[in-house]
Amino acid sequence: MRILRRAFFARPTEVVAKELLGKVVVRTFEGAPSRRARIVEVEAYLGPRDLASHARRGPTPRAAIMFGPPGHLYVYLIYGMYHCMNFVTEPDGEAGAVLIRAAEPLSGSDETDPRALSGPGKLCRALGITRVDKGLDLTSPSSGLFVAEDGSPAPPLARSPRIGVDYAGAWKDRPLRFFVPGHPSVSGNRALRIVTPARAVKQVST
DNA sequence: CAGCGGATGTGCT
DNA sequence: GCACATCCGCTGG
Repeated sequence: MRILRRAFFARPTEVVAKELLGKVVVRTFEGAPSRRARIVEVEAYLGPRDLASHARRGPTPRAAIMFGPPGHLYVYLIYGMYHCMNFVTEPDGEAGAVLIRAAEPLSGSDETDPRALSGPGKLCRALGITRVDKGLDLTSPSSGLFVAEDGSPAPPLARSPRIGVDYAGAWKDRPLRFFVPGHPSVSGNRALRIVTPARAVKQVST
């Protein structure tokens, strides 16, 4: 496994988002086994012009980290009970971040349910990510969270509008969500997953 | 199984 | 005071 360096994140947010699909998130703990998960769904959030992005109001106390150096973790609380984790992108001084929405469990616990990490809130809960982790350096393995590539081929990629940003005017329709089509760990219901024209495979029902 | 609404607290108006 | 980059349990068909 090769840890992603800062140069990986210091690029256009949309490019980073696409290339994060298939990469492995590694969460380490003191005195407990680490947890690994393969990213299968992300969303790109751009700078101040993106009306769906927390950067739209400029570097407020909450979102200032999006304007800082790339390769750091942006975490926020949503609906009072869930956390969302983002990787900061773009060069220092430019805002951008990639929301990690879903991942496939690889190891670290008895967790084998492919839907255990199928959503941004569930993912943070399973990996133990909260606001105290906001700002940690993803390129430093000792900080508790990093991203790696393991040599597996790039997975198939589909795109769609982002989830839950209907307030964002014309930006709500921009196809800035990227996911592995048909993967069982992708979030949302069946209808959401059939965004691609690819023929829907009949679901196995009991 | 699809659809709806409650939980819960922070940030911005 | 309300909106919010969510999730899950309850309802009805």
